[in-house]
Amino acid sequence: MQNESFPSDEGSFLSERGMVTVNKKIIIKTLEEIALHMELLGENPFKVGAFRKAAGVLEQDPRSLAEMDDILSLKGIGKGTGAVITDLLEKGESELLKELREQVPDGLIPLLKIPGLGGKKIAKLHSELGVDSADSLRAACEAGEVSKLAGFGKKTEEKILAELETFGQRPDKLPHWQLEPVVRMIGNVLDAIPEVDRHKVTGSYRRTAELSSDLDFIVVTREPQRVNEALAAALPVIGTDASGEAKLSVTVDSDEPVDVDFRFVTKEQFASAVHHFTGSKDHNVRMRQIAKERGEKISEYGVEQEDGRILTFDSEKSFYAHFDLPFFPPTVRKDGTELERGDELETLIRQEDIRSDLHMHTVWSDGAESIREMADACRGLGYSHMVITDHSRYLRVANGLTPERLRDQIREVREADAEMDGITILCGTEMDILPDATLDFDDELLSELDFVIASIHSNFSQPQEKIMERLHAAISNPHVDMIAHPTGRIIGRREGYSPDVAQLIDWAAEYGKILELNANPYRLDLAEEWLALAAEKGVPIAINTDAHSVGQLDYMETGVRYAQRAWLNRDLVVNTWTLDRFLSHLGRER
DNA sequence: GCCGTTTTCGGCCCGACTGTTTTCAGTCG
Repeated sequence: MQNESFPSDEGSFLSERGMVTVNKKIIIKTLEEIALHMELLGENPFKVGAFRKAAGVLEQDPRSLAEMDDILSLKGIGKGTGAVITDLLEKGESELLKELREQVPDGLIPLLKIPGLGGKKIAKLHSELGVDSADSLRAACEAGEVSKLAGFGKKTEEKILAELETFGQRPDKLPHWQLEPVVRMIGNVLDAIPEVDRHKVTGSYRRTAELSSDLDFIVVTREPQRVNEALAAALPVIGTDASGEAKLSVTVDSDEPVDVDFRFVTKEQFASAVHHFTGSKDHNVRMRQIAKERGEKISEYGVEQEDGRILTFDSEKSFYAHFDLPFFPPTVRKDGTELERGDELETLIRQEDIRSDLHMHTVWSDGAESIREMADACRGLGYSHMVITDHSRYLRVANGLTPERLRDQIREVREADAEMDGITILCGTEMDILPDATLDFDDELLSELDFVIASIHSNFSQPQEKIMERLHAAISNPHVDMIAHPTGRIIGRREGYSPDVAQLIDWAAEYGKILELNANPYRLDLAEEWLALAAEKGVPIAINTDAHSVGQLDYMETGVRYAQRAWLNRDLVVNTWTLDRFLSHLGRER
């Protein structure tokens, strides 16, 4: 997960160089950097892993640095890693990292990103050839020195040179929304290969991670070689990393190059393989530990018994059941601690709990369909109610509604609602919060609506203070019910404005307002960690599609899956409420 | 480096593929 920021998290410490602010992020980054340096020195991988693990423990802990009085007694933090933390807190820097930096040139660290190069090989390049950067590595390759090293050869040298060509140009990870069309395209290709009996996308994509570094497909076939060849022929392949009986790893041409792994398995192995490659890695490690305690061994092919027999399963559900565990949806498989939260699965938000969508647009502003068409589609999804929320006049590029047009629209919504059976259509607005911290409509007009959303669409670069002034003006207005997409981010594209989200969540709790999880895969805003914080404070969350067309109403599924990642309880999600409960929460009667 | 109601030493998840090797280390997920 992208770890954007922690709730207020500062501690200031004096060092010889003056005031240094050490926060949790700095500690985590330092531990990770130490691990990288050690990796390059060829350190014991378990030692390297211990530093990474310590960083992970801190990252997982929801508390701020100031709240953690027991930081040195956390499981996973011991003498060595604890000393680094103490060092940072007392001196503002880590003595160990300083020493490591003297031994390892900074230019070596990015080389770890070159496929095929790990700590040991880079260490060798450094010690034998004096390589200390991408440039000197290129020079060494071109001079033919690399292929002369033991353990290296001609092919390795060529591969490194080829990788250096595009070095640093490719993004590490791609957003879920950008991978979605690639997943669909590959699914179609697999459907068309006769030797493929079944397939499924797994990996972090299946877990609805915001960003994924690659795509993983599990393919059931009795003829892996044929499928391997058919895939290589049908896909726009721009590079092949591995190709065998069990797997195919290729880079596929799309907007951005996408790395795709295919694993070929039998139908008996399918459930185990799907579970294994869905991960997360830590979830799998935890599962394997559980298996080991019982004398069993989990692999991607099944569960090996003490007598060597391999058990296979017809579904992930029966796989979990074998270990006396309930089915954990992919979205909650994270650091392994989820396995202790099985009793919360019962109330975890699910798609079938959703009975409304509270944020959508029509042709009245910048949507593609009419009020009745949207209503018809929502009814088709089985919803009991919905809200039409077109833009307000400030947003001219979106054909925002003037007060007069909004009053016309209210009449039309009421008419459509009276005409249509099986769904209740409510009147709302997505009103702009203007740059000067005023609202786009007056209170009198707002009081005529059933549901009022307020959101920011302009002047993102204002200082946080001003952004918070705007948000406060909206959230404290008694007519405003919900703040939409609270940070304005577009994943992988723009950060959005920078509100103090923790403060916003406190205000929502104080004024009894709803915060939105915008289900649009570009946004997924609120982000996971904030959803968890909001839930902790009892702030109701709405999962809304913000649909601008009928098709986009399907974003709800992505939104729900993302909400699962934050373990949202269905009762906190206002879309699961009945119309009566919803209206009574808003203090409105109809 | 971290951990521990069988353990303070000896584990630490497991397997595929590649390239460089004559049986395996390194990398990757």
